[in-house]
Amino acid sequence: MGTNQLYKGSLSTIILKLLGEKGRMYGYQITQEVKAISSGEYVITEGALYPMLHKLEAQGLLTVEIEMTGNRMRKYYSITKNGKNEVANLMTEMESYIRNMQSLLNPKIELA
Amino acid sequence: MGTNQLYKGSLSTIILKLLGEKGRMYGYQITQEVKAISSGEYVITEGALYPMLHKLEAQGLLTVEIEMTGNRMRKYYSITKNGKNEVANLMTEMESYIRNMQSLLNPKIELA
DNA sequence: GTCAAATACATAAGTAATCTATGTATATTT
DNA sequence: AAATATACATAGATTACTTATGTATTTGAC
Repeated sequence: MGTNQLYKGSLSTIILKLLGEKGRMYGYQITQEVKAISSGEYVITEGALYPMLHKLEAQGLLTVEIEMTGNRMRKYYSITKNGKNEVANLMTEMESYIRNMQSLLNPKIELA
Repeated sequence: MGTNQLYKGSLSTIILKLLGEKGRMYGYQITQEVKAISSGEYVITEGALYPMLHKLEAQGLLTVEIEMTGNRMRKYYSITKNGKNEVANLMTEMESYIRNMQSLLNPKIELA
């Protein structure tokens, strides 16, 4: 996450939204995808990613399937029905947050 | 802040930007202004606000003047030159964050 | 062909921003 | 007169994250 604290709180939203759109993905793939889309600005650390995936699974928002690619394990995650409900709520919160930040931070036009 | 974790990390940016635009403000006034602009969605708690103001002052980004209104104390904060440099950096980070979130969360148009 | 980097998972300990709770005191509204 | 709003403050708990460490396989560079 670099020195930028702003991404704090958005990890679950990103994971669930990505899985809702792309279908199943495995952890490492998520980190690479997010890094690419954000032009390298948001690097999800493993210490943040894996505990969050476990948490979302424990909450019933994701399901997991373990597969082997040669001798290497991959854990593919998919979004559940509850996960889809939750991601809708999280998206509403994110949109609200961005709207409020733009109101707070954009120089406002003074009304006559 | 309610249940919404997204505001975490944006408090210093908001305070500095507000003071950069509005000139001097006191703590309680900042909370009311932010609550109003965000339609009541972002309520800055006192336990977050006052330590942050002290921190920004200690970092030389704000200066403070104590005034009395009747018998009641107010601590008016103003942004310093260093504060103006810092707020420019923080704004760049915020713009980058919002841009990246929009890339990550908006349904992307598939290129042919 | 071997050595570094990338891939792929995981957890433990520490950090820091925040919330909750508490405290003090004055001013305003009901 | 009592409740609410104004205005400051701090201590302790929470929690999302970072840093550090661990294991193991695969790929790429030289």
